[in-house]
Amino acid sequence: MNKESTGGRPISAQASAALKEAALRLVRAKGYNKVSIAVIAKEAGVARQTLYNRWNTKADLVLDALFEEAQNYAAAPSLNDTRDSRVLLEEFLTNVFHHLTDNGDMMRALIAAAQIDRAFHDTFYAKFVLPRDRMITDLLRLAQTRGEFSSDRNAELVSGFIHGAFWYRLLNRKALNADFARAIISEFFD
Amino acid sequence: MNKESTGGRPISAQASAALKEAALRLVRAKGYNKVSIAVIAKEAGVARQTLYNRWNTKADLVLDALFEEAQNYAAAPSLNDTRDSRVLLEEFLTNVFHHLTDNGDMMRALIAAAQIDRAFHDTFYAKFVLPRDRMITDLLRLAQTRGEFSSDRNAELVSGFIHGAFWYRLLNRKALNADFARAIISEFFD
Amino acid sequence: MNKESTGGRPISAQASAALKEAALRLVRAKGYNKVSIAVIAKEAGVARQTLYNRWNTKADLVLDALFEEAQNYAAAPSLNDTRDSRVLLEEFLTNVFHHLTDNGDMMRALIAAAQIDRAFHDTFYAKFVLPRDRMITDLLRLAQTRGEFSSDRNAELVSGFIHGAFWYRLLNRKALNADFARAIISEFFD
Amino acid sequence: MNKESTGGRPISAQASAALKEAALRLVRAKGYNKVSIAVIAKEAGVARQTLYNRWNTKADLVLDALFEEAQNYAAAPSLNDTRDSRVLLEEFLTNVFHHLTDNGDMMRALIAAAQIDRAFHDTFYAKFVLPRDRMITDLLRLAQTRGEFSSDRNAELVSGFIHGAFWYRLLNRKALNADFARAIISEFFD
DNA sequence: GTCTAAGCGAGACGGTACGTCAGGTCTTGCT
DNA sequence: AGCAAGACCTGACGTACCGTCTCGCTTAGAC
Repeated sequence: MNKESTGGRPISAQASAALKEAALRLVRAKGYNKVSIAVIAKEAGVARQTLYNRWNTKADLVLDALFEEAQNYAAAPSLNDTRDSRVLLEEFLTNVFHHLTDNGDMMRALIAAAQIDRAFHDTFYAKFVLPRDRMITDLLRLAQTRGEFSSDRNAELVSGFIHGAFWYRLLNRKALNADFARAIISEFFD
Repeated sequence: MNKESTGGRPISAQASAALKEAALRLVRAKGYNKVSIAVIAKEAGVARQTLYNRWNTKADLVLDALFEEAQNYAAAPSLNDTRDSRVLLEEFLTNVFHHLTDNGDMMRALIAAAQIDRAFHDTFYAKFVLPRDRMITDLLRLAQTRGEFSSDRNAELVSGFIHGAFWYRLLNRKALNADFARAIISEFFD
Repeated sequence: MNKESTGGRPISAQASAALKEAALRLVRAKGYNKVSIAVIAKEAGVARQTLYNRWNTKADLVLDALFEEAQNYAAAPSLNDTRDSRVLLEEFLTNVFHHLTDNGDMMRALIAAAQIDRAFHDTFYAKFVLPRDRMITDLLRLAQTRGEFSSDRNAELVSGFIHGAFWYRLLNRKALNADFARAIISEFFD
Repeated sequence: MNKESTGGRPISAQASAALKEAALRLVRAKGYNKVSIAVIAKEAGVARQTLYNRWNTKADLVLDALFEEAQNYAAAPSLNDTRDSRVLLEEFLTNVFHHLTDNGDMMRALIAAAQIDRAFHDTFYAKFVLPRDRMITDLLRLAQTRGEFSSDRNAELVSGFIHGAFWYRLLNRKALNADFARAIISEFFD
């Protein structure tokens, strides 16, 4: 259901793109909370008000930028892949861990922002957390149909356990590496 | 090595207590980030500088206050308790979940603060996270000596999994209740 | 000299009228500087740019609107009126004071705008102040030909004194009433 | 009646002085409404909030600065001066006109600000307009006791007329010179 | 008993960032 | 070519905190 446009200047896709690009670049360079909204706008060569026209907070902008960037990655494991589920999960986790290692500060900042701002929490959960949670749930269910993961287990619950496992390490600034991915596999794939 | 006192007015224990009390009360009433340092000081009837004399940040103060309050609870499961380890762990988790249910916003705020401020992260981890992590590690090791938990398992790792499980739910604002405690037990025991 | 029309959509007289009407109404209702250009345009159901096509500033628009409205009043004293000049002037001043009492805020705002914006000052002076100044000058000169006002006096100067007298009261938010009109008469008609 | 100080860092006279000096200098150099609060504060080397601690608006600050500066002038005509009242008034008006010629833009801006902001109007009237009005009223009353000004005249009213006369010229950007001072004298004396 | 060092309440100070608002300019499609 | 709609840039505004500082006062051990 599109908004019925009855005229008016169209919003500038260029401005949005410049803002997202600047936001990610600055946040990666200086750290999330060392970057102000004003600086992002100035760096993007865009008026501050234009930023407020699209996003309510810095977190909204960064989440949006990160989300868009993530679209370019083959994020979800393919459910048509015939390799063993353990392999698929390990591959997926390894990918995620690479991403988290590169963007750890940003992810921690976004999770922090979600704790502070209820409205942002809801967006963050719906757009970021839940979809990723579902990817593992779906993978586990696939594994169950294949007989590689016990049908007695609650896939949703286990997906939460898996996410919790690496969130806990992320938030406590512990390394997320291939070893840990394997540890998770051998814990939950009995 | 004590600081050599060569005179001067002693610090007021009353001021510290009033600050901690006010901090917890206000944070519980209005939410962590709706309370400013200035308001806590004013509510405690104390000068702002007096607060800075003791703590560097609001998070430090609140952590300290919360930590002190927690001392009054029998936090750690007794290792002399002869009941089944499953029961001990379930009891412990249920206690923790009660506490988290009452102080969820504050705990989320502290975890958020730890993501934003590296110095606070270190204090928070050392004074809060690690000790609690150890309680479960120790309990699991006890269970191993009793033969109630497989000696092949890495107690430290599993403790991290358990904490991750409820951190993930805490941070995503899901309920933490007795059912979830039991789900954890049956996931990780056997 | 009419603008040579080379085709295109004609100017909408309706839009201009709606803008003037909305401007006066809103300024009277909410006060001059509580009303923005955007609000006037929206209230008139007109695009903001359309307003800019005709007037440069809010002050220009309001002045124009006020000026037009004033056309409907028999503003200047008739020079064919055979009554005593004192009576004519008193009647004129009383009329002016009524108008100023009703539109005091707007007039003060216009005078203020003229102090702030040089270009507006010139328009305001030429279209509003000077014509009204001349009305009294002319009246005084008539009185001189009739022998009701000393021919030695400088009519232009005295007109300035008279206007100054009520501007000073207007700008200092003092009442402008019939008593004051009489006081002026007896001061300057010796 | 001093404010009862109950402790706290004393306000910095230096900061206030720097702000007033910067305000007058910038306003004289660039014009009242081309100077923002932020620029004044920056030019004074003072935090913006410090300015807000003392004055509510730019107009308040500038009025204060101008008022203070005026203290250094022998503003009011001495009532012990035995010269003819006409001479005293002429001298006073000439002084005022010099001041207004130098600070015309600022004075027009302050009068404009008083029309826009009711709170500022009251301050401006009480601290600036009324005292100056009284100076002439007092002078006229002195002239009455000396028999140099008819006792039948209402000194207060005439003072208003005199002020109105030069306000009107000031606000319409006409020259205020010695000739006009003399014209006023000869209008209202005898 | 003075001296001295430090804690304390109070509150001003220099800063940074925020979100809002108004004014003017532009771009689009419609009339 | 005027118009409605509305996004855009600019720049000022007032507020909220932050952490530091400067007072005058008080506390209590040292001399």
